[in-house]
Amino acid sequence: MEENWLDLPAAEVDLAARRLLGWRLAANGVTLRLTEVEAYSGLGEDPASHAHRGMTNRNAVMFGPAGFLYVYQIYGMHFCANIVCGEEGRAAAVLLRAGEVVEGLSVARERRPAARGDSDLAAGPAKLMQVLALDRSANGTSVIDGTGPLTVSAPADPPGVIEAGPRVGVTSAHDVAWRFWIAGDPTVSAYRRHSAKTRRRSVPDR
DNA sequence: TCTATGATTGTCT
DNA sequence: GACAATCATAGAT
Repeated sequence: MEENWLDLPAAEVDLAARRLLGWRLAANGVTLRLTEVEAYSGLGEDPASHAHRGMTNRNAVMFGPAGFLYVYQIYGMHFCANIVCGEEGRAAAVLLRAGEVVEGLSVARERRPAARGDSDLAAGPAKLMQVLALDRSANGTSVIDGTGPLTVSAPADPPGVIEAGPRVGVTSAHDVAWRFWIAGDPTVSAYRRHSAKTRRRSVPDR
């Protein structure tokens, strides 16, 4: 058995992310096999992290002990979840990006009617949350002692080959390949390059 | 099949 | 007041 991701320091959050691949996430009647993650730190080398500028009311959980959930709302309508890693006082977290439904398939389908197929049920951070029926209320809860809505457990089999690449949706810090996924898994979301979202008509010149 | 765009609100400057 | 670790859809190719 490998060393537990729970015991890794914040500086090795990328390693923790790798080890979380393949783990099972159980919540509200649906169980997922984690197939894609991203690591975020906050030590100053990671401008893409919410914690890069220090602790705020939103990201306070990231500075806490490992094994807790950091949930945030994005774009006004979606939720994304991270598992906090590293020692207390250091910000580090692993974003749960995608998973394969291994239990509660019929329930998952009902929760995601827009999914194109079973492999699309949780092929994205917000989709994953929707399938597990989790939201803001899960923020700050534990994923290891069963007191929260989401509980993680070690996989019976090793996840297989793990690939790495740049993180999705962030323009800065694309030097570090801190997105990890299980090679060849159909539930992994495709990498989105340069989405021209920088186009903002913020010119109120009228 | 691929790409561009709108939706919508909490959080931080 | 502007932006954000996204998703679904319409329209182009």
